[in-house]
Amino acid sequence: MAVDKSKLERPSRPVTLKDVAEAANVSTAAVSRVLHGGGSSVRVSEVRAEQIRAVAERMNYRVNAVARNLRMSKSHTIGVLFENLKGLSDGPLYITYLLDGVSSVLFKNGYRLSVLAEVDHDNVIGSLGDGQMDGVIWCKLARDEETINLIRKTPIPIVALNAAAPEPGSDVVYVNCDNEGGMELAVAHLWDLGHRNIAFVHEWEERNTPDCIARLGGYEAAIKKRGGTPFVTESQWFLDSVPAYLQANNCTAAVGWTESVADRLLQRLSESGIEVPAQMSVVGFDSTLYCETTTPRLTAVRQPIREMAAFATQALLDLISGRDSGQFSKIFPCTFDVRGSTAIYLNAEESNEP
Amino acid sequence: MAVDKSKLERPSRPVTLKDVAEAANVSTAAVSRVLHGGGSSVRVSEVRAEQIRAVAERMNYRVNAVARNLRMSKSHTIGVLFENLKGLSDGPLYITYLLDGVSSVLFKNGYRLSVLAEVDHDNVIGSLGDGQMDGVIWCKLARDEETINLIRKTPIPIVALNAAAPEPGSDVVYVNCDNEGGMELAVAHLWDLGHRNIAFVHEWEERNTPDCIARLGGYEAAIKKRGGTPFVTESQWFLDSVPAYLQANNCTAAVGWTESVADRLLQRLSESGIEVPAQMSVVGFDSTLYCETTTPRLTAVRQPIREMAAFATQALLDLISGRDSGQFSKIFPCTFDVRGSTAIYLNAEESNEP
DNA sequence: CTGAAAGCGCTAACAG
DNA sequence: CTGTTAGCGCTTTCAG
Repeated sequence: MAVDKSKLERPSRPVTLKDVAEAANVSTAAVSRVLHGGGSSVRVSEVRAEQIRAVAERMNYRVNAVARNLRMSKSHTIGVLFENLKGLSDGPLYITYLLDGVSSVLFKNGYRLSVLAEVDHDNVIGSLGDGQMDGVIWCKLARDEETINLIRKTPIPIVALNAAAPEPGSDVVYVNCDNEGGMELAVAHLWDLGHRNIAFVHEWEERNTPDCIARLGGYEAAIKKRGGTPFVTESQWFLDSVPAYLQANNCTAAVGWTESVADRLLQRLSESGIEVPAQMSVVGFDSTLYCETTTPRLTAVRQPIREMAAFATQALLDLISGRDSGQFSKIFPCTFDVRGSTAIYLNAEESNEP
Repeated sequence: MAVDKSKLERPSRPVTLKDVAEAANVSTAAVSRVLHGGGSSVRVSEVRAEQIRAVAERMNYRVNAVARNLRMSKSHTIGVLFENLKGLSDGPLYITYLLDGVSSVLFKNGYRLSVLAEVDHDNVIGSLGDGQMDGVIWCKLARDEETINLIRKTPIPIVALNAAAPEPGSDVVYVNCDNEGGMELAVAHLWDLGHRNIAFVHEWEERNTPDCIARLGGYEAAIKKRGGTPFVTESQWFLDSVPAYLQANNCTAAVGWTESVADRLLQRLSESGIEVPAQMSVVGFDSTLYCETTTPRLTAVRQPIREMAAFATQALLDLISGRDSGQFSKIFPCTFDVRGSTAIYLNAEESNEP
């Protein structure tokens, strides 16, 4: 007699708790209690428990997590949300470092990680309340009116990473690096090398990014504190126009708001025949492995992305489990990595004033 | 009269389909049909439909995806499984490229991505059948007895990426690069530069990795085809012993089974005072951005990870939706990127025989 | 065109 | 100690 092989290998209907209960001649409550513990008031004797375990094992029973999640209103999953990603590997390594930090605390706590990338605002609205996540780490969260309202309606806790400081009174936890302090390090480094006309370079499209705004502010403060003049590029087509802009303003150094902007600046400068660091010093921000790949290697402000992500994740888990002590926000200090893209300003005059 | 503010901002109980139905004085069936479409036989007039939509909008209704998933036995989520990750950013950029490829096809199909990293075999067993994923991309899947049995019992389709070729007759879809062809490229490159004693370097712990086995095989075939002698390091502590091993065997070139192994070899050679590429040529495998960060920059075989991942994802979605035409497996050809770690063997004698 | 009702698989009161 | 039962929120068959 031929055995139905397909049935043996991939049972069409997964075996349920009820199947096990019937096979073991007990109630589903007993099986649930024995196999999954839980706070049920049901007690089961050790003999029966062992029988149940044996039957479940023999039947190859696996709990259906979706049913359990529905019943318990808990998914043991957190989301990591990027609204604008545009290709994980095309840009710098921010994402990689971040996921590493998140994973490091998530998995050892039995949680799962759902990656939400390239989602637009409407998608976000649907996603956050759909019960599939217990909390979200929202990267680069902007603070526009629309987002604020969205957050207010969100039923799950949110931790903002690399975002604008939350509204006073908001209960969003907020983890970031000290962008202002980082820019102070960058300007201090260049100033000490003799540079006086130092530009800030950013992309027009990203001018409203929280981090970009904060870094620009930090840059301006650092320059003004030293009695210098801020130079800020605003052209939408900075890629081509910036070298000319820098020369027109006698700038001898530039700070990019990210390492990838700084790298592209390096390339434009090279095309324009401007040598780095001999004629122009360039500084970036983030200081991942990516800075080792540029020519020359990029001097950059380092933000401890991995540690920030790990901290944010732990804070989120604390929030989820109700340990809401009210203040989890944290600002991480930046450090500074000197590589090959900055040098002393040799032709430095003692004064740049006219 | 004071308004209960907390209730307005974060309704303790999310509004359900039933709430909407009651508010609109219709059945839940009608609401479900209007709001989510679906194959229900229920028809609703356009007037009523508009009313329902208005009420749902006013009440800020969001579907509970968990309940829907349970009902429909479908999660619109796929998993990406790494059994051994050990820190995303410590190693090469394989993961980043892979996630990029997966995301690129996943999100535009309305699917979600669940990342399962650092999970052990027991965890995997529980995860795959728990209803939270419709399919899995299993990276570096090994072909041991235990895994084969696990796969046989798995209720969801699996696509193996960078894995050993599946058992003949198995219905696991399999996507990989042409490891053998890649090693042929590496050996050909070195042979053409005059190298005759070329070693294969790998880590003892990873000797059973499918890709490692395949690459070793490809290396041996390429060497023997040219009448050369294979040299294979097997020491568990290759990091320190390999430079001596290479010298003892008069090797003038080495191929690492991954770019990170090749990089570490570069460092050991440097410590041993052996210059690359003047005295020793080194080739790696993968050829991501990482190869630009080594000193010198690493010549490497390139596997098109992003494309492979995108293909694997599309194949998985096809399998899930039942378009199981039987053969989705594919082998991607490798290419070769020459960088600074390989050079002509200047002292080449015409024969290395004693 | 519309509503009532039966579950998806699981957990936890509650009653014995 | 053990079983019965009422849902979690949703979809869909079935009867009107």
